[in-house]
Amino acid sequence: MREEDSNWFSKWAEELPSPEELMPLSQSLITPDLAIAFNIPSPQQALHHHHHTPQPPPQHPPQSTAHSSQPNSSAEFDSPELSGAGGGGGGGTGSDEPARTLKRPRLVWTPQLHKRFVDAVAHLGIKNAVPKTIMQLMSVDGLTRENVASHLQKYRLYLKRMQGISNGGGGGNNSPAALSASGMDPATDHLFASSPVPAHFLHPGRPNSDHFLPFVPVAAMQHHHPMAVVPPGGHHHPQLQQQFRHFGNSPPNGQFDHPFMRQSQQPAQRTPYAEEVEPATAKNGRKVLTLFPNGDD
DNA sequence: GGGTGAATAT
DNA sequence: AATATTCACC
Repeated sequence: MREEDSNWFSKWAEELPSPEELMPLSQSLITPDLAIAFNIPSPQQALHHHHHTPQPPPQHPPQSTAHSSQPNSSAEFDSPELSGAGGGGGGGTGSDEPARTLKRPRLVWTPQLHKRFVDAVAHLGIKNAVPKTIMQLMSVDGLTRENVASHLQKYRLYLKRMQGISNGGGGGNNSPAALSASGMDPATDHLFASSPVPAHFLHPGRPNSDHFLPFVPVAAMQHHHPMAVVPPGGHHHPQLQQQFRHFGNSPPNGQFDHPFMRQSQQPAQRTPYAEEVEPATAKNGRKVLTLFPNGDD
């Protein structure tokens, strides 16, 4: 149990919609193969222009249940291509193979997920941080290489923007909070700002010593579907994220055999940064996270 | 041929 | 704006 966890968790709890408001997610995020395997009816039955797809209450999707313990690399999903397909034409498709044409729901990069991402990148080093590797290191169930690649692209952009700024102003200060505080774009990407950027990210060319960090005891994620579904009809809907609500499950599968995971497994003393947040209030009254790098020991 | 990265699309 | 998908290239 990391204290940081409880921290953001508290904050998250506030934002989270009440269970009743939650999007009745269901097979939408069930992978095609899984859908077939479990004989789950097609999600896209009546695609009428009228709100509300009668879905059963939010029950955890198969992914998070208890069986498939394998990391992403598995055939949990593939849906390589999907042309037009189901989409609107969902007329006759009803029982055979809608699965093949199912679209994975958009991945929602939650702060937690992003954190893992950053950690992975940090431990890999910028040079080795490529989508596939990152994905493996994160070992988040359901995460695809494409997901990571897309996110990585944006993250690099973010880093660049930061380099440019930290270069001429602050004087070494590169914490998101500080940047926004120093007058930088308030547009400090909300998500990215939620995770501290390791120093060496901004100073390419110098070896980083993060490699030996044990990384986080994966158990925290993995079996929570990392994504939230966006309603097929996409109409009026409150935010839908019903991911990590319940913790406390550790898949017995020892998928710690990454080439990067040093056998020098130090005690799970992972906490490179302190996520100690101070409920600060920016000038405009907006709440800003003042998380700052714990630097390091 | 798989992966990556940048562009482009939704 | 955030993610996804495409695509040229290695």
